[in-house]
Amino acid sequence: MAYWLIKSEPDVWSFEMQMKKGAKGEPWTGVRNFTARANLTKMRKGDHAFFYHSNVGKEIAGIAEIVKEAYPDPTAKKDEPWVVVDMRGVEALPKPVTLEAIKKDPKLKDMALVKYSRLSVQPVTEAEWKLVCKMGGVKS
DNA sequence: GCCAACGTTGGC
DNA sequence: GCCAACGTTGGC
Repeated sequence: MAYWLIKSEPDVWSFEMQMKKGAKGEPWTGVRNFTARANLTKMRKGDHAFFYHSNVGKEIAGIAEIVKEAYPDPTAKKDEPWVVVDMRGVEALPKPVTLEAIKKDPKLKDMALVKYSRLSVQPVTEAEWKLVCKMGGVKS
């Protein structure tokens, strides 16, 4: 299983809204960046992703799961190459992990979230995943 | 609201 | 194919 991190402004699409969509999930639309798109296409059904709230909150709010692999983005214009995956909310972190906390931890300073702060779909290593889960009060 | 970082576009 | 200009993102 691979791990990812996806970013959303909670004013536009929050983790709470994601959870309300239930098990069927919801297309993750609006990615308009080639690096992010490349990551989207690498996602496999069952992979997990951190749901990060950018701008407002600046924290990892929960965990999502890919329920459908990449297919053409229905919100893209004709002939544009963008794709989406379907994502469902799995669980909220009992203790959301803030960007500040991630920056403070030397083991997390290489996270893409810190180094490539503008990338909206990023890979997460297994070590990073486990540590952030621990910090967030998630057991697994 | 500012600004740094960085991706994209377009002129040459 | 380089690079300047421009637009967007996102932290502060």
